[in-house]
Amino acid sequence: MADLNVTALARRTAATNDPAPADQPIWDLIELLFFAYRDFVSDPDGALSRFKFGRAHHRVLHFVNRNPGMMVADLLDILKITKQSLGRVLKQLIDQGYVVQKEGENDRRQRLLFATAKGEALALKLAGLQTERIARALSEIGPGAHDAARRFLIAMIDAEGRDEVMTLIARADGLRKGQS
Amino acid sequence: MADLNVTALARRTAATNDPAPADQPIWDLIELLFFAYRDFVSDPDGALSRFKFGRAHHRVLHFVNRNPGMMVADLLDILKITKQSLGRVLKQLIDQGYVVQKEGENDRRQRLLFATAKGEALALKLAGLQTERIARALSEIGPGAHDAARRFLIAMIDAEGRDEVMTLIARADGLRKGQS
DNA sequence: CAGAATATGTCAACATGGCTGACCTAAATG
DNA sequence: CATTTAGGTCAGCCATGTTGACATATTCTG
Repeated sequence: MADLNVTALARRTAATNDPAPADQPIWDLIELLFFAYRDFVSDPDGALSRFKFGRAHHRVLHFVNRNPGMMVADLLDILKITKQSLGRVLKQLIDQGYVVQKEGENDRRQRLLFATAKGEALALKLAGLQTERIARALSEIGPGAHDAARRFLIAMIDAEGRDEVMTLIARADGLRKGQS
Repeated sequence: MADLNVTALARRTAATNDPAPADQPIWDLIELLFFAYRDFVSDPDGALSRFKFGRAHHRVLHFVNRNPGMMVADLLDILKITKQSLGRVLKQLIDQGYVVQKEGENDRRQRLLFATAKGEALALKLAGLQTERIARALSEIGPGAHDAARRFLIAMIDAEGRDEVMTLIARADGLRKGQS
């Protein structure tokens, strides 16, 4: 039944692809992005509330865990928020032992960020919830789905900054632990 | 250069697909969803700020415009927020002439929602911004991209409610104006 | 018809997480 | 030594989410 709807929708949209540059709004993807993201972030939200943490904490912990030793300035650039906003949640994560700061070796002004064991555990738990949803989705679709999704999402990122994002992901993916 | 990164990333991820059920977090899609959505909503945000409106207003106006005559309860179900939260932004949209309410004909308790001409114009303008980004992304990837993206996003939605979403989109897509 | 359920609105209070602006320290750098 | 950089902090504001308690009009049901 859901399949019938999907197929019908696909036909209709493919049809409107024919004419001119089709400056019709791409309603389906606009709305699906909303719904998909709404549900995607809802998984961690539930778990976070038991820790008195919110989405902001999740984002900070996620990127710190993925990029051990990152600078505060890097985090600000990724999250695109102000240092005051970051300061609030970062302080709570530090106070409660999820994140620690270490003085930079070369530049002693830097406060390099690291997730503690406790922080890493929470980060992995949350990533696990989101991975469950993604894995289920990909398996529903079949082979090539991961690749297709990745290409689409990458293309949706601002052209500027896209390389930066790719570098970030690739670098974090390469690290996987190794700093004192 | 970006392509090299993408390819390298693809290889690595494909490799980790081999072993067991691969309970490794799917880091790339988790992060790409964050970055893609961050940029996706940033386009309308800029335009909205000139109207003293925020994302909440955008969401309400979007769905009202797409589903003329929808009930307040429908909107609450879609947005998954409380009626108090909705009431605040809806009131502003009505006061400023972007949305009107009409008593239901069959059930006079209902306050059916419609976008005014002014409201429709704004909704279309915002959808246009998002469509630009999506269209650019799809054209970068090539044929089949729209379909692949749609399948992925649909699969990411909660299993329950997924049919509801599909029905909503298909129905709105079929309407395209026609009520008094 | 009386009572229950439904659709909607509203008041009050509070939490989260953005923002601006001002100002401070310590360290690096020219 | 002067400036820049990395980071922190205080104070206040705004947008948007939440609970809980009620109020009103209308419809449905036994």
